[in-house]
Amino acid sequence: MAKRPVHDIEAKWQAQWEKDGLYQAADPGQSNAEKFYGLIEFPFPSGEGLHVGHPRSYTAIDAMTRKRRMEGANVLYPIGWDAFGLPTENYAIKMKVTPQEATKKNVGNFTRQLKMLGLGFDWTREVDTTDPKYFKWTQWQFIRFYNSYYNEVEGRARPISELPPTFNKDEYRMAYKAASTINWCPRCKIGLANEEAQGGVCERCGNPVEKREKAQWMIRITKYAERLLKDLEGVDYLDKIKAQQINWIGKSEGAYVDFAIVGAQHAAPLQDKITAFTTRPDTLFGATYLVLAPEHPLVETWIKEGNVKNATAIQEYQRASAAKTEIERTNESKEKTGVQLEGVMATNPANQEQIPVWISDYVLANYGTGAIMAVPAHDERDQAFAEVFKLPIIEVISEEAMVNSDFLNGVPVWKAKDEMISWLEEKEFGERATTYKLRDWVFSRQRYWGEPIPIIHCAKCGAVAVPDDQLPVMLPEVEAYEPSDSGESPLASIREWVEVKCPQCGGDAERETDTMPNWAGSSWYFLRYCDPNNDQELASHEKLKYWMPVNLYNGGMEHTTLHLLYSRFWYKFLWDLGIVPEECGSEPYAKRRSHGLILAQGGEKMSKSKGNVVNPDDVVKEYGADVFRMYEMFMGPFDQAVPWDTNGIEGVRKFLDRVWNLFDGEAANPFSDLETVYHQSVKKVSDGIEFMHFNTCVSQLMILSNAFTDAGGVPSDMRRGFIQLLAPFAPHLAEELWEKIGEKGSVHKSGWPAFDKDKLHAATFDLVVQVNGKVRAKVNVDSDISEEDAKAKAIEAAAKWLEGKEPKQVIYVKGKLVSIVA
RNA sequence: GCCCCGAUGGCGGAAUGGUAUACGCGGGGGACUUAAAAUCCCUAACCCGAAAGGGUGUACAGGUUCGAGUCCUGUUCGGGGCACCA
Repeated sequence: MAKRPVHDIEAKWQAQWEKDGLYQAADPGQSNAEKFYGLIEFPFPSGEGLHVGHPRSYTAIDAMTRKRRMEGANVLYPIGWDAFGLPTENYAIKMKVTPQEATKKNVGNFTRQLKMLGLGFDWTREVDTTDPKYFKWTQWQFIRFYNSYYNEVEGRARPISELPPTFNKDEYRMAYKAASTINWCPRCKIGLANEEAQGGVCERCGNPVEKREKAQWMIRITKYAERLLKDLEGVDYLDKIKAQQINWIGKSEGAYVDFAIVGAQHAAPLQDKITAFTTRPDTLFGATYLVLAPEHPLVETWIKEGNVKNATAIQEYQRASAAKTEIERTNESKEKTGVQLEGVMATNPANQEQIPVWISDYVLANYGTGAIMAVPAHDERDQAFAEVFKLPIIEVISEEAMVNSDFLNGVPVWKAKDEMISWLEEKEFGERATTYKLRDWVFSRQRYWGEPIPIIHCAKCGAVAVPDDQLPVMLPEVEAYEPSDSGESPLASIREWVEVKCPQCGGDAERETDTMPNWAGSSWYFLRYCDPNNDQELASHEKLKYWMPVNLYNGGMEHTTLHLLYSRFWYKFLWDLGIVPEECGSEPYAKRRSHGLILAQGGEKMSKSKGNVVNPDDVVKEYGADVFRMYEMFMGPFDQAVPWDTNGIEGVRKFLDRVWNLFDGEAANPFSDLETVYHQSVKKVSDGIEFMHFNTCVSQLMILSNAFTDAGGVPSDMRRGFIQLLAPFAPHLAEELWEKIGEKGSVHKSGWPAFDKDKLHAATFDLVVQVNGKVRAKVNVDSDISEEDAKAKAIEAAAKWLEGKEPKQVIYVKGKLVSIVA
């Protein structure tokens, strides 16, 4: 038998497919077929090249879209490059080339690698976030954020021009610049969003982050918190992905409670009050002190007014906590520290008790109101704090408990949460409140390799958006783009780029020098795929209406929190403004799945430092793309992490070799059992692709192939179907075999095989006989046996275990078993 | 601490509440070969038994059911996410 000419076949068909434009999606109007939009997270084209993890997702969605295409759907399966970002900048610095050159080189390499895998991408729709034709629209959209506000009444974003003139526009813009404490990575020399500094360390390099005050561009994603939460109900995401989104948004329901304040210099209560947020207003009777975040603005006020007696100690504590990094604050979390604001007392509205006020860094300034009522009897943290500083602990007791107790004189009663909120509102001591952990999105980066934020600062006019007809704002070509210690963007030092005329008044002005985060370009790329070459709009309504929403989106778990949240938000914003048409719906992705990691042999993570990285180039060189693809599908359940196994890929190679050989020999004569396996296989592979059980699809193809081998060949009426079943997984081999059996056209547009329901079961089967739950016998019977006959045969076969007794109960499961209770 | 997911042979894993371990890897045995590789065939959960057969078995303890890997309750271990969020 001839050896399978793997590489010749693959090269031949890849060229043919490209020539025929086989995988090009038809625009609306050109096709009457149903559309299917399959999406994979577009890769960041790193200098390392493709990782074996990338194709796991690409191959899976390729299999699914291939099946759809074979079924006649108009499939959109696009590819592009999320090419801005820090690693390219670092790579470029190392290689002494520009980021533009580095990107071009890396994209070239990725393109070669992806093409060698024979993935059915529509390459005519390729997008690149660093292409001015693309980022022009990213900038354009930023200007929409800048020129919009959130209309609370309508519950959606509207153009800022609709804001009543009595409002100060700058306070309502969806994109705004504000001084904020940012996470600063001293190694990367970059400001990070909270999301990128989780656990107090830089996401990129693992260095502890410091806090810095800096004016940053922010986007008001918090306005969408409720919608981002609620709309999860209408989409099909993996449960754990929904859970991550819900967690991150972090909704808490409770109340704001106001505490009146008395200070050292004032006998009468101060004007100021402290508002605390609590999810447990029912424990208000047990609040024995208040705690403010060290940064709470009232602390400053009271120091100035002389209302606190120990200003020096307070200021020292404030300085100490400001100097701590996030990680230090977290690590020391067990030991509570703080300082009392001596001279200041608050009134507990529930019982008019005077309670002390403290500052402590266990209270966060940027959540809730930056102040809490401490109930040490019912909160672990408050308890720890109270124990350190010997503060009173009062337990709040429920009415139910009161009934059975005899020492309750004077002990406060626990009201139900809702009852308590109503009481607070009635007495005007507070109000119902909802808070979210989600913060506004820090959108500024002090880096070169990102989209310049299209704003011009004019001394006279303030911040002015770059007019649409002057977009894109290009990155200047420079020699040095290394970040500086000053925290300024490298763009700031390029004076000829920075200095411009104000688009409004024509006076001297300066460009904004911050660039956008990576998340920007990836927040809307799926829209651009619908209409990638449009130079009038980011995408036409007609095309968006046709293609959106994405039917299936797949990517790694590492992007199911941030990227998913940002892009859902971004999409909703565009939808609010009508840039994305109403008909597309409020969510961009109808269905989201994620694949598991591919680990190194032995179960460790692949990493360069461990030297256990498998390079797709080597695998394809040795085995070819079909084996590589099929092995990745066979390794294990799609959503689980699985280790690479060199022996495992050999098994798949042998399998495809056997398939190849099957078509070298004679056609076999069909017989009943073979037909059964065939029809079962059609069903199992069809269902398996739908439910993303790709590993069992491959198993079933092996079972079918083994059956054909045993039969001595593939019966002629099963040849087409068998090749069609193979096509989504081994597209090159399938195409070659398709040609070999004399079929015209591509197998990938040839239809999808159907199974015959009547042929899913063999003529006879082994009827299982259980006695008292144990399998005692098997009787081969006709498939169409009647219930009565089956029971009779079963009882006969079970005679030995029944010992002449009459069965108490006989249960019949059609096609499976008879269960006898003796 | 909170949330999510998982635990099945030597290994990756399969199994709409109905024959546990399909398929693949690795192992053992054999064929072909001077030999090896490649390829092909056979074998294989564990215990008792020569065999027929019987018993045990899906992390652990219970429960529901004629019947549980699957459903319920509790526990242990592992993975992931969040975490001083009041």
